[in-house]
Amino acid sequence: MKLLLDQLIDRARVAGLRKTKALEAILTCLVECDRPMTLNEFTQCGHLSQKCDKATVFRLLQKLTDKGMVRRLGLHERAAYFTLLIPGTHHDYLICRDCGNIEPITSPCPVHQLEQKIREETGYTNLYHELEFFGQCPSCASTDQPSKARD
Amino acid sequence: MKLLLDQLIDRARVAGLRKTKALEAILTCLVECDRPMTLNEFTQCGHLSQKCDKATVFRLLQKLTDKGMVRRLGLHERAAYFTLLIPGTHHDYLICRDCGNIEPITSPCPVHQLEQKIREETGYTNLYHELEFFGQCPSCASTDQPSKARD
DNA sequence: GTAATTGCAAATACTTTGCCACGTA
DNA sequence: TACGTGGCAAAGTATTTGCAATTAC
Repeated sequence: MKLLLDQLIDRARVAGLRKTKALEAILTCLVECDRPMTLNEFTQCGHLSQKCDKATVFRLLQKLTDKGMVRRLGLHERAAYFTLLIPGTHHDYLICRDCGNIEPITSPCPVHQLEQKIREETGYTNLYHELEFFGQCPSCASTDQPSKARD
Repeated sequence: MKLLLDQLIDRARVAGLRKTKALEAILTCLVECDRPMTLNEFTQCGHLSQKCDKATVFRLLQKLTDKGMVRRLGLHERAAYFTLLIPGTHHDYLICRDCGNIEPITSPCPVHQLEQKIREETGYTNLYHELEFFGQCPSCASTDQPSKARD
């Protein structure tokens, strides 16, 4: 993973960012955690806590998002989620609506064909998609009142 | 559409809500606008403005979401979006990241099979998904600096 | 009559910005 | 040295709640 971190720092530098402690810390955090996290979660991550102000983390995430190295996700929480964007990689997510657990889906994403079709039919460019499944995880279902079952 | 509105009021009443002016107004708004809207947009809609407080609209949307009549969407804006949820109907969306335009996708959604697979493999229950495509609409692309092209 | 609903105002949560000190190139 | 970056604090925006008055049933 050391290699990946170095690559990311290079990409950031090429994109015009300076190599600072905060940048290294946040990229390390992104690589090690490898799941969408909120701004708050980032600032509490060991690599960042007590080292970087929340505003700094926010501005870095913003810059990295602008440069296409990070993607900002809306996952139904009030807070926005950010995750590392690695070329050639794509993740969809499965989210428990009770405990908020987020897990990446490993199955191949069936949407790319539709994405291509939309590109052709609508003329939209620079397309990407975001796909999330929401439900109740087995653990939350088991602690649930039997009567609460819905749908 | 009158019929649909009446059905919705019925569903709400069966779900335990009282038939109030605010409820009728918000359901009318949901039916007529027929696209995901933010809380702010709702309160500015003619059916609701100067008739319902924002808190009322918020609480009603919350109740309707609980009852499964409305779905709350995270569409990358800071504000949450709400849209009517009609059984047997499902919409994915195409969103311009520049002007924010939201259009429902008419093509059949290719995700249901994967949804079933996830249900079986993970044990998650009450699954549903949210699929959004983000890109730049032709109109925004044409007013863009040629140099701004990315990706 | 009773309990849900509403409006208003205030509290909370998350995000974003201003400003000056600091560190990188 | 020059300019991007960082920390701190304050402002901005969206959401959520408390409470008394009102309304539906």
